[in-house]
Order: sequence, then structure tokens, then C-alpha cells
Amino acid sequence: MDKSHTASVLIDLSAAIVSVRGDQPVCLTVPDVSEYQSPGLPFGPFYPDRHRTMEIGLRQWVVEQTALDIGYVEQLYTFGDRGRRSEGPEGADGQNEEEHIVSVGYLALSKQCPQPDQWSEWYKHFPWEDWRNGRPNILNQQIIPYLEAWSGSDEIRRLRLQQAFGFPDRAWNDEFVLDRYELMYEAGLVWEAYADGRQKEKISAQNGIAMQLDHRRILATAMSRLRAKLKYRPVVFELMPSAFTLTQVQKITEAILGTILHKQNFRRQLAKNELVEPTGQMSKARGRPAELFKFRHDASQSSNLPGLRIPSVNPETSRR
Amino acid sequence: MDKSHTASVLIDLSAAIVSVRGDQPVCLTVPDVSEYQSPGLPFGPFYPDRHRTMEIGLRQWVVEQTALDIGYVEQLYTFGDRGRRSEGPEGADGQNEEEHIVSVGYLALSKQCPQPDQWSEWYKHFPWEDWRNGRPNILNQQIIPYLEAWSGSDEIRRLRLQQAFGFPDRAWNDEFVLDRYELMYEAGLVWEAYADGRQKEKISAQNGIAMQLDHRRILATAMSRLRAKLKYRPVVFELMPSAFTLTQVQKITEAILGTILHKQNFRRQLAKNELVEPTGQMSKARGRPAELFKFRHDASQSSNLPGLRIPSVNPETSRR
DNA sequence: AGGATTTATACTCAATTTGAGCATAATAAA
DNA sequence: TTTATTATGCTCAAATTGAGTATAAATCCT
Repeated sequence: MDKSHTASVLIDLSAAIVSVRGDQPVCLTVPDVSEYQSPGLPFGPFYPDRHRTMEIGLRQWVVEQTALDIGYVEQLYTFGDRGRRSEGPEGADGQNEEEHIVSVGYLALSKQCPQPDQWSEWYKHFPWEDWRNGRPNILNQQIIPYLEAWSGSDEIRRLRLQQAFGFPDRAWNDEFVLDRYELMYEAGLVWEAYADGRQKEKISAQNGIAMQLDHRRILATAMSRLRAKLKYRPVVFELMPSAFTLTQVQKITEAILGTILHKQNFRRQLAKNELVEPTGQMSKARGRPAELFKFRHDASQSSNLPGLRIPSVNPETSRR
Repeated sequence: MDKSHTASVLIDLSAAIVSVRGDQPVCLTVPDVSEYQSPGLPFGPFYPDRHRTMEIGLRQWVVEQTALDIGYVEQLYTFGDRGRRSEGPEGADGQNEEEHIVSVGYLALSKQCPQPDQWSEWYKHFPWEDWRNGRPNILNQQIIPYLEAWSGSDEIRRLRLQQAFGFPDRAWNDEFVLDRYELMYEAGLVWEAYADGRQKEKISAQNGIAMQLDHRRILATAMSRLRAKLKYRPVVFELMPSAFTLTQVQKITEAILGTILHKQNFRRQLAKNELVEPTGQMSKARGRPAELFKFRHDASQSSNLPGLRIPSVNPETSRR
């Protein structure tokens, strides 16, 4: 094997730190001061001689800079795309060549989200992903027609469109967030596709709020992963307070999946999998009081318990 | 955000290139010339100015160096552990500080595996993972007793043991390959845990053949991922010839999962999900000839078709 | 040739799990 | 006291799964 490397890189650890505020999933963002003011995900450099693993490095700067208590952390993907940074070399490094940056994306879950202005709602960036009030209008009014025109008679493109958006006959799959975003990116439907400023104006702001660099792609990866994970690992509870009602679990699950679930069947799954146990207390809210439950912390950290089965409702036939 | 990075790193792309030979899953390895002669996974450096993405870089050196046709490629995990290399600085770089290396692990699937000596069988490295002939003896005779002693009365350790190995009452979960390996690593049950040569002799070679650096961990990650993926994406067909019998699909699936499946129900799943279609030809083998099928290439590359449902057999009650 | 052996495939049937919904209970607001 | 609202118990048919039985079509063995 060739052992003479020619290029070293800098490593950024970017985090999609997810929480839920009300009925909206949110993500910690930092404002941008540049021309277009797109928000970005928080990130920090990885110092390999200070931190034994990248996850430790990530936790460190998250604690230092946000003072958040993030329980669950999961590595998402490592992006090595050239041209991700177009701002040029960092300077002050005494190196001639432009430094390349590889970014390692992480998903982290936080129970609280203080300072509301720093948390950005998922569906402001991805309005086509929230189906809780039915199929989003933006799909039929903007996205699908544009994508259809873009694919033309290209068989590959049409298949990908069918895959990702379930168009025209297949069903919508909530997990294909990343596929949809990448398709839209390729088709020039999102603002980030015009990174050099060329034709930025061509894109209406309605296809979701853009983010810096490839951060919206990382967020899309995080959404895909979280939506998938929810179905086979009990990670929702990383977003819940220590005591909660079953309806709260359902609302948060629905928020993340962007779909409505069948109430009674959702509870049946929770019961069958023995994921929660009653605390004996009751909640006080509007209607009939609900029993308060807590998560069964059988296994320490990242538990391998089964997760939630998702009993979706068919919006064609039933009304909640 | 802090923008002054202090440390740059080199990036290695390591690949677990998986194929199947006969009824054994195999992995491409390269021999080692050092003292202990552990085989290693092939890897190559990532040159960010030569390759736009890391996956392109990976494919490039795989093609150059192995001339293999790898269809499916998936990024597994990025490991940034300090101390992964203990051989010291690479030299010739003109840099004072030791270069840190981050390794990005990939899983790739290959239909062929020429040159048998370069392909190493999974279960030589992980003998406790092959349950096709019943529960491996090594578990009760070596691993479990050692791990039980190691965990002692430590509640956390006992829970992890229960999780990973299903001991004593829970069921074996074929997907927890990585968890089991890491537990054994921590308990000092695998050779790699003694990286500095100290006490290497304490470990019998029977807990599987060791590999260089953290390569056995990467292989364990690949096995976990592939076993999981098999159940929701039709990736088996990346390991099959263009025409195959249903029994061949089953045998390869069983080889990867390390368990026996229920024949009739396995076929029922294949049929229901419409993953294959008949070619019209028949195979000529020992018993009654079987129909030859081919994979339905609906979507281009990585298809999002449902994958295989796994109808396992309960070894307690039934005989194949 | 003719039974034994092997492998493939069709079909059954009970148990379990889902999807969809009805009915009723317990509270606060009007 | 009614009404709105939310929680929870329960039903029931359809679909899916687990575990077989039965039969078909080859080769192997003597």
C-alpha cells in the first residue's frame, strides 16, 4: 500500500443538535454574518492530540459553547467534498496550499432548548417534509412540477423522482429526506446549489430556508437517520422529560416523522414493548387527566430495546 | 466559533470488501510483514485535491490495486482514535509532530473473490458469530465464563453482557457483532487489546484471528451493518451472480447472518416483495432442478426496495 | 432398472400482529 | 348541567408469520 500521503486535512465536527419545542422539531443553529445570512449548524475543529475520540471532542465543544446537556450522540456521515468551502485558505497557517476540510456530521439529541432564537424549526428548512396537516401544498405547486420538467424523458431521473417523492403512484416514505434534498439540489431547486452566487435569485425562498455550506444536507441526513432510528430504537425518550404522558410521546414522534399516528395502536405498541412504566402520578391539563409514565432505563446508555412500531394512519380513509 | 485549527490529520480510507466463497463470507485482506503477522484490511490515503469525494477516492484505489468490480459501497464509520498507530511518525514529511490519522471505514460488496489466499473468512476472525451449526462451543467454553468473571458484580457490565450476548436469558441478536467485539476488547479477551505487546501471550489465538490496528473493529462494524441492512434493503443481490436459484440466495443470506432460515417462509418473502423474477431457465445440480431467477433492477443503483424479511427458525423446537 | 437420496416447490393452518374503529371515562370550560 | 376535550378500554376483521405436511423431479447407488 502506498504510504506517502501528500495531503493533510483539517477536520470539522458539525452537529445537528435536535430538540423539540412545542410541536416543532428544532435544531440548534448559529447566525451567519455574510451576505446572505443563512444560518448554519454549530461546528468545531477536531484536535486529535487533545481528544482521544471525535465524539469526545464533539461533546467537549458542545458543552463549552452551548452548555447543553446532550445525552444521545451518533455519528452521521463524513463529508469530504471538495469545494465545500469556497472562502479560500484560512491564512495564518503558514501553508501555501489551500487547506482541505473534511466535516464529520453528528446527530445529538437534547431534552431542552433554551434561547428560542438560536433554535431553528426543521420544517422551515424542509417545508415539504411535514405531512401532519396533509400533503404540503408546496409539493404539487412547486417542487413536483419543476422536478418533472427537470427529469424530462430521462429514465434514471424519473425513477429517482419516483423513489424519493413517491411520485406519481408510490407512497411517500418519510425516511427519504436526504434523497429528496439531494434530488432537489441536483435539479437546482435549492439555494445552496448556486454556491458561487451565480443565479442565486433564480430560486424562490419558498423551498425552505437555506443554510451555510452543506449544513442543510447534514440536517437532512440527521432527519433521515432519526426518523429511521425511531422505528427500531427507543430514542424518542432522549427528547422527553423524565415523566410524560403517552400523548406527549406520540406528539413528539409525530413531529419528528412529520406524520400523524393512530393513537390507540401507538399506545398498544408502547405497552407491548414494555418501554414505559407508570409513575403513579397524573397530568393536569385540558381534558381527562392522563397517567404519567417514565422510560424504563433497562440498559445504561444507548439501549438496544426494540423501539417503536409505527402505526400510521392512512390519510385517504380515516380522520385521525 | 473557533476557526484556528491547530492540528491537521491524514485520512485513510479502509475498506471491508466482502464477498462469499462457497458457504463462507469472506473479506479481502492484505498480509502483514511485522512480528505478529496479523492480516489487515486494505486501505489507501485520501487525496482531497485529487478526488472530489471520499467514495470516489476509495473506488479509485480499489480498482487500481485489486481490479475488483465493487458495485455497492457504503460508508461505515470514521474512527479518530488516538493511538491507533503506535509505530510512530511516518517520517519524510518534514513535520515535527506525529501525524495523526483518521480512518474512514467503508463496506463494499463484490460478486467475485478471485485469489483465494487474499480473502479471509469472517468466522475465522469471529468464530462466535457463526450459529449455523448451533451455538458455537467457544461461547460457553471460553468467552462467557471469562466475561462473567470480568463483569463480577458490576451492574453496568452485567447489563452490557446481557445485551450483547443475550446471556443468560435473552435471545442472541445477530446484529450486535460490534457490541460483542467491543465488550471482548474491553475485557481483554481479544489480542488487539494488548497493542503494545504487553501480555500478548495471555490471549489464546482461539478467540478468532486478530487483525492489524483497529481493522477487526472495522470488520465487526461492517458485519453488523450488513446483517442489519440485509433485512431492509435488497443488498444480497450485490453478492449474487446475475442468475441464481432461490436456495442460493438463502444460503448466502444465512452465511452473512450466521443463522439458519426457514426455507419455505424465506421464499414466501422473496415472492411477496417481488424482488426476483424467473429467467425461464433451470439449474442443474444434485436433486430436483431449481428455477433460475434474476434480481429485478427496478431502481438504478442503490435501490430502495424493501429487502428481505428474515424468517428465522427456532433451534429449540425445529430441525431445519 | 428401481429404490434411496436429494432438492424444490406447493399448500395448510393456527397464532400473532396489524389497521381501523367504537365506546366509555374523566376532567375543565361554558 | 351540558359541552368540549382528552384518555383509555375493547373489538374485530385482515394480514402476516411461524411451523409444518405433502408432493414433485431430479441424481445416486447397487
